[in-house]
Amino acid sequence: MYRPYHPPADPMVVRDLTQQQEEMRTHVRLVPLAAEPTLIAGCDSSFPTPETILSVFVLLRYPSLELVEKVYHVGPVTIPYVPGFLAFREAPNLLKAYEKLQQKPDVIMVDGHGIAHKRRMGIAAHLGVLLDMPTFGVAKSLLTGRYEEPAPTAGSRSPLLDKGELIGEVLRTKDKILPVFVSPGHRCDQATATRLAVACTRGYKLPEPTRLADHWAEQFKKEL
DNA sequence: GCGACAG
DNA sequence: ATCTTGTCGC
Repeated sequence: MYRPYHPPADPMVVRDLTQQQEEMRTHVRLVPLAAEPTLIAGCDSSFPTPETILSVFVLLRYPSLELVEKVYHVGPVTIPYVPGFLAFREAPNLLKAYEKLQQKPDVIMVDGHGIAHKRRMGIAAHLGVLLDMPTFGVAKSLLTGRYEEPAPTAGSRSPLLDKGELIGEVLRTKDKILPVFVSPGHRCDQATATRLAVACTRGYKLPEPTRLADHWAEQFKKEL
């Protein structure tokens, strides 16, 4: 069986980006939301071509989850994907899309990990610090940490631990379907992240904000 | 030294 | 992420 192979990343670049993450890490605040959200956003990026990135932001009413806005921005890909540094590749373009929203959300659900990262700076935390907005991440696969398989029924969850530290929760959003990984990003705590992820689930593996952002990314890609 | 590795 | 056909289960 083939295993994904990641091309060697430039040591100089990695050292610089790592320092940037360490600095940003000092700004992260894991606290509950000031108030129950009224608007929640979801975002996602796709790559129409290897050198083009298309980022989407969807805005949904909470807790009804009705779509109220959808925007996107297309830009150039600047750096290759390197595990642990995803934010440096996608955040710049995501910010451009975010600026196009007419209304701003109370909290943002990001596709990827929050603090469930080696240096606790996954893309959700990274975006949260840049925007100084409450964020949390919902990822489809593991990056860092260990966990016990949650029960096969929807709603089951189990802690995601790294060095004995709680960095996220593995949540089964749908019966017998692979779970998602939920972790706080910035200005959000684990309880809130998991609670919102559950409240945004509508019978699909992915919570609505992320699922719709994914869906619209596909639609917008065709409009090009 | 040998794996693991979000999107 | 992206490519890409069929196939299993409800």
